[in-house]
Amino acid sequence: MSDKKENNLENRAFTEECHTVLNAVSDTLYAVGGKWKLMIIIAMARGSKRFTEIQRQVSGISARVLSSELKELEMNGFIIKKVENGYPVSIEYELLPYSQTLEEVVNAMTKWGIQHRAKVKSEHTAKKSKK
Amino acid sequence: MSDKKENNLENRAFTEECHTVLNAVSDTLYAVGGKWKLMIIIAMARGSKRFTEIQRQVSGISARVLSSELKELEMNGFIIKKVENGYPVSIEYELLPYSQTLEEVVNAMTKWGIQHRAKVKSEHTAKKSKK
DNA sequence: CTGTATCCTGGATGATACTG
DNA sequence: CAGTATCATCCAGGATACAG
Repeated sequence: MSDKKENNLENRAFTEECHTVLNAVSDTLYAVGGKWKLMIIIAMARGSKRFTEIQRQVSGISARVLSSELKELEMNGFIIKKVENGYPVSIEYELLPYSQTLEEVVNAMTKWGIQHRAKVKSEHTAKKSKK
Repeated sequence: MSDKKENNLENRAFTEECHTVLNAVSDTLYAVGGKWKLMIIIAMARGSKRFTEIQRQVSGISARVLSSELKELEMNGFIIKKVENGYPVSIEYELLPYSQTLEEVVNAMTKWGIQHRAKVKSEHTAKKSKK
């Protein structure tokens, strides 16, 4: 009986912890998931500041999508748009400190992506040599 | 002149490193991005094995989507489907060791998601108290 | 250069019903 | 319980043209 009680408590704690994790990951996916947001931040962390520059780094993104992603990133406090009046007007985007909080996430994903690609490639090679 | 040369070399190295990171993150997003895959893996890591059990943990997922996601996860070597003949037939899904490689990614995302939610909430509160 | 406006399509997802 | 079938819907994102 006390065993059962303990199990219930354990299960409940487990389920709660599970929901915490699930919600947190869900939030992260919502904030920086999708094809582009992280990519843009990475490109900017590497020095890209101008619209066209970012578009060139993040291959495949269209102007329309880049524009709307930049707006969202600005709204969420990741970046800021700076307009310098001059001839011609110069527009630059800059990372705000908050985007640095993503460093761990980006590092983990980079690491995983590299090993995953290696794994897929080795499987592919193994397949070919079997044929 | 040699300054310029060095800069070019540096820039090239920088651009290459940038592409490496971009590609790696892109691969990761492709493999486990999307709304569901990570969530399913998390639920399973917390003990869910049966179809319905997983569906209950991962709130909001439909049977059709869960079914197709499980198939993809199996194809990509994250999980395995085990069928035990009996009365009635029992079907369980199990995580394979490969899904453990995602631990760091999940941890980083969990941590970030939690602090992000806290940040958003505090901003929201600040807004309200200003009104 | 830095975008915006429009139009359009495929694919992802929801709802619901059904099967073994 | 563990899915599949079918239909309807929605929206991210591509293509292209245009604007300040």
